[in-house]
Amino acid sequence: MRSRILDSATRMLVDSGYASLSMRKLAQAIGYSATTIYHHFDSKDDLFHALVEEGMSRLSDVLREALAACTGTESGVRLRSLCHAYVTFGLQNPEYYEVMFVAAPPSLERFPIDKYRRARGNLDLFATVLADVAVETKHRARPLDTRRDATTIWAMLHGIVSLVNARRVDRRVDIDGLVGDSVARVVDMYAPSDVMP
Amino acid sequence: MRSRILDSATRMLVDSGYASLSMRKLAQAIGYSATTIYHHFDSKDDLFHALVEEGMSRLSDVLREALAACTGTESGVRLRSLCHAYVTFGLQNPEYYEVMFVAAPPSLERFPIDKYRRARGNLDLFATVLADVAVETKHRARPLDTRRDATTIWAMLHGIVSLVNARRVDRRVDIDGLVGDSVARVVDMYAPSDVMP
DNA sequence: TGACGCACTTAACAGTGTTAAGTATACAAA
DNA sequence: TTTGTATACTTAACACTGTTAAGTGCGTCA
Repeated sequence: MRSRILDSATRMLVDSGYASLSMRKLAQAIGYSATTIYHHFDSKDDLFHALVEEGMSRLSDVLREALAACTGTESGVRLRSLCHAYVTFGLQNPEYYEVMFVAAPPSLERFPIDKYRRARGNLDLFATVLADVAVETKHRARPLDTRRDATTIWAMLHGIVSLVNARRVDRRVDIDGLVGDSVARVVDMYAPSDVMP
Repeated sequence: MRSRILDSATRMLVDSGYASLSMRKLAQAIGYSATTIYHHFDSKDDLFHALVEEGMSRLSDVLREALAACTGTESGVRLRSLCHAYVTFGLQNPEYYEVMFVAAPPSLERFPIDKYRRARGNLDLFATVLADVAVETKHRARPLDTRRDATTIWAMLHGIVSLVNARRVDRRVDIDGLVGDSVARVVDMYAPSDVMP
């Protein structure tokens, strides 16, 4: 039952965004009364967290796949692959992305950390690759504090994704060009390749 | 009257965020009925836009001040000053920042461009300094397309501000260090100084 | 048979954005 | 001075929202 609710919630989320996901509509979609949901989830926030977790899991799959596709290559290539996969996921799943990284339900002062092991795991993927970069490159701006540097990269990628998704980018700027250039520059920042566009 | 509504709305926004800014509470705060507001603003979205414009104006002041404080210095310093001012504004005015750059009222498909001249003006400040950087530096990664590059920088700064404000950053990462390092790296990306921490 | 617990329901509360319809006041034209 | 009209504001309501208190069956176990 819990999973039936979650399935339906996911579908409604992807279809029309979190803003228009109401408990009553969700209940109607699964053919039960609204109150029933409250026997399986404490609140809408609780459901929100479940959706975040689901999204983190999907992102994790995507990132691991991207890494698997280039095992054995030099660290700079792997970093680029990771960044590219992250941005692609964010742009292709705007509703999930919103729930995972931009929506901030008013009731949550701070995110429950123990629930976010998967989120930290995703960040660790970046940190791990960055550690390799730190070893393999001698550039003056190579990573030093991998956790912080991973967060910095994440922030930059997040900036691009969220601005594009929120349609805040000036019309005259080509989106694909912007995204490609941004990712290239972020990667180049820590793992400079000899040729840069 | 319109300005009295806006003043009160601003106060409520800063006090408790946009999420808990309701037309009824706003009306009560100024001592009128809720319907009155609808005679001065078409909808809550309309009021939202007015708040965005106010925020953009404040940001514009901050950015111009930051630039004025370092006229005559080399372009890299000016770029750093601009970035620092932007991030500081975002972190010190989280409610305004949310309305300006992260909140996305469901009704707005795309932002009304003509209303956002001030927003574009702020981006132009970055583009102008970047044009100077392009002239003054010979680094391989110097700015090329200043509008796109300005957007890239903006996206990266926005990523940091929005993640920090949304409290998404891992507790173990020092926020001040993260912010400082991120800004330094963004600046260094386009206008490398010889010494980098 | 009786008691208990589980899954689910209806009805309601307090709040939201928004609008239709009505009132009272001010000011211009007759 | 009286009338007409526009303006500023009101009340009452609609259709929603998340959430909860109380109640209804149902199956299982003593």
